[in-house]
Amino acid sequence: MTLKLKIRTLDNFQGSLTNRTFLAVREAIIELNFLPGEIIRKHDICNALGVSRSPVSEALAKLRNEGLVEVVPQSGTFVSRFSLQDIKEGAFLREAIELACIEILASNISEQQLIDLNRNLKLQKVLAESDDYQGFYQLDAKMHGMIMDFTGYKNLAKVTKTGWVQVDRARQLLLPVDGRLKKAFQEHRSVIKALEKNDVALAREKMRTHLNQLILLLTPLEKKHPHLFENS
Amino acid sequence: MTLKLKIRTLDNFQGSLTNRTFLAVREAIIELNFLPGEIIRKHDICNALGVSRSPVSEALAKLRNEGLVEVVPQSGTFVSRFSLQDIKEGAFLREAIELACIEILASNISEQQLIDLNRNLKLQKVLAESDDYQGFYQLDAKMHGMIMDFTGYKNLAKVTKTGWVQVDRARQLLLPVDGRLKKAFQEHRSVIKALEKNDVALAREKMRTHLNQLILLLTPLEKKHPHLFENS
DNA sequence: GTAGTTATACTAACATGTTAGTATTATCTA
DNA sequence: TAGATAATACTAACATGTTAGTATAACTAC
Repeated sequence: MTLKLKIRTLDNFQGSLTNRTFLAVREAIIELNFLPGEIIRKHDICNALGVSRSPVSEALAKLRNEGLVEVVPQSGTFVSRFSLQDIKEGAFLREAIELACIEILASNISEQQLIDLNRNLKLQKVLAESDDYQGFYQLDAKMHGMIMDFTGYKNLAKVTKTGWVQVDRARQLLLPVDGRLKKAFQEHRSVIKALEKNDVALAREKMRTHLNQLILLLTPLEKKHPHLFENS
Repeated sequence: MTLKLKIRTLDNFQGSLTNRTFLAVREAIIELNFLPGEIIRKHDICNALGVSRSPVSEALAKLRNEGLVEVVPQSGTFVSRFSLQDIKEGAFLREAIELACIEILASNISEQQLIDLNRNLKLQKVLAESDDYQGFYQLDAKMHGMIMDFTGYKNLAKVTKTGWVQVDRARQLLLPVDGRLKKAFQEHRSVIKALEKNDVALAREKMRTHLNQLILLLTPLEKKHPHLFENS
């Protein structure tokens, strides 16, 4: 079974069989081990993970909610193709929510929260300088999660993540570019600095340019990998 | 079976059994036919709707995603209690997204789109004057949906709805107050007028005050119905 | 060879049987 | 009577059997 190479076993994940199956398949999709357009055979997943169809079905239903798979009734379940529109939408959603969060935080943020953000930034700097993409993006996600959690709203991070997953998946296609992480780090720092100065307008602007940079990188992917995108 | 009075039969809904079950139970929860804190017995739902446990389980899983039910493993599924924090978060989310949409639309909105919005407003006026709460809120939801759809982003309305459902459910507890709909209508009109004038800042402000009005109405509910809220 | 048809193999959706964990109640003990 | 314990009745989670719809491939008619 070559499938077993594509997907990590359940013991790497937490929770119910359904949840672990969900996480395993999700990871495989985001890491492009299942390619966009590819069919997902429940039967194969069952064999690879050693579970029955119930948890697999429920996991795929959740993935459908996230837009990572498309299910055709009585026919099959397929990995969603990329859609530049969906990617932009994911970025737009995150921007909208995060700008609103920053607006709240600018007048409310605590000393400790600023310390936490700055500590994250320091770590980012280190990983950016050693070109550790994996680690850097984990810190990136953590930082954005912090900004949202600091507002006290518990579900914002989850909502944002649902849209952002399309961006995360597309980002896997990007080739390493010299100095990109350092630039991203500097953009992050600008946002936090503006936040420290309670300068909402500046924070907005910095955040916007940061996300625009990302979209700029992702846009050419559609021409480079047309078979992975919709309508092609 | 007294349950059958609480929930509408499947022939009122569209799609697969799972989807129809989902919609039927969802409606019953939002209309408070199932009260917050109440247990939902799968077996009873099966009997009331005439389906097996599979579609009911999947429907409840979806409702769990929306935060309308809480499932305790190996124990039971319960209707979520109200949480003022969640309600505020739903409003915050909608505000954040809609403000970002307005920002886009202020420079992009088409003549036809403005016509559609104004037509909706006219209908709102009529229903507000005849105190048709049900109809008014449908138009309200439609209007907000329009604003989001006009941006071309397809999933924003769905995302917003997921948080807003908590607001919708809490709104059922509000008693009719003389002139409330007319006031809401005027607030809506102010937003659209600002949009017509491409005045983003004004539209932001009007939108914010509109949602604040709603929160002001909803906040006292926690003291009035403590058993329906969390931690009480 | 091609258009139309039928047969087959596949799938998701649905039904139902089984297992394991939780809460409640009844029973027992001090 | 109060507290601990065991038995019972529930539940979600999971496994597996069945049904109905879809796509593909084989076959037929022209």
